Amino acid sequence: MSDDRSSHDALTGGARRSTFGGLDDLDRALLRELERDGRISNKDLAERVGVAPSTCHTRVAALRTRGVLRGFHADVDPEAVGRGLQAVIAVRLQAGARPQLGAFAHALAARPEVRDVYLLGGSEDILLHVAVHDSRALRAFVVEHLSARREVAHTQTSLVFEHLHAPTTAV
Amino acid sequence: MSDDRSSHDALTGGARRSTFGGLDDLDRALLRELERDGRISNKDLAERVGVAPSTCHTRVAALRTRGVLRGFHADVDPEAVGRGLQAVIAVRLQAGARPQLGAFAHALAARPEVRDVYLLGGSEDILLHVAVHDSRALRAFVVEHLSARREVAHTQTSLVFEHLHAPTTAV
DNA sequence: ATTGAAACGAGCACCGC
DNA sequence: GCGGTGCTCGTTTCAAT
Repeated sequence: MSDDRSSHDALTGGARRSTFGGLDDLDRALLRELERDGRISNKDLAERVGVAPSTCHTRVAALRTRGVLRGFHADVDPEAVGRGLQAVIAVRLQAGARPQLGAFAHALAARPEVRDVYLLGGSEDILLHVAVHDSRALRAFVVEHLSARREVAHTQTSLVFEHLHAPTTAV
Repeated sequence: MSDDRSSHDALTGGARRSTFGGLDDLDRALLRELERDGRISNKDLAERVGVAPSTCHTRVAALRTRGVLRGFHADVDPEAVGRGLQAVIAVRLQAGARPQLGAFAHALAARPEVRDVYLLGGSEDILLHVAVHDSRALRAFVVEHLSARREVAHTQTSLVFEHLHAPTTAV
């Protein structure tokens, strides 16, 4: 019964238990499919990984409870919503401003232009990934929210020509 | 009827048409909710934005067709799947290797450690965001897939202490 | 373009294994 | 812990506004 589709299968009856952190092959298969399509129905998901819908439902709920599955999010084309220009900005803080790094980073993350904030160890303190309407908006952001702040010692902006995003593959 | 929850409402009967690229207030409300919770049911989504389920369904389908909504993806905790160490790596290529930049970048994106590949304009050519098991795995990745390649002129690795991700807010 | 009703299909909980 | 069964609820289509 059922049809082998992409990868998976050989789960039912195959080797099971945890290769890492209490995740077995079935858990990993579920995560893989849900990263590929976060809106797949429970029935289709069960079919894809080769278990009963009830089992699938229980497992996914458990992954959520354990915090392995943090949530599901729509992927929106930045260009379609008027944010066709992307950039990464490396930010170095004044030595004395390090204690406020956390608060500063969270404030930046709350801005609509900001997509990612990386808190770094190394020569730079923060790396920002931003999406804006045009170069004028990019300059405005850097000037108003970075250069103008006393905590900021230095910034370096690079345009993003292309951004490839890949799922978190389990070990 | 219904309960005002977070923001929105005042859509039904309010001002409509496109503020940007053919997206009206209803479209933006839908995108906002779907970025917050990509697995919300159509019924609940309709209730949140204040329209009938059938209308909601039509609009979301249209956003998909137009390419505004690119997909839905599960958010998996990297630490829970054995990738608790994150880093960003700036890569500069040899001048002569630029024509192969695209192919090289796509090959990197296919590796399980790699979460994001940014193709940059500026002093560096590529910025990588990787998630690995430990520092040994990080070093192995850099040595085997970056330093060892003839196209690569220089790399600079910084550890990521914290990563904040925010939705793409429409203009 | 939005809606409500109607048919279809999926989600969810219970029970047996 | 996993899988089958059945009731309930959501999704999706379509005629009408």
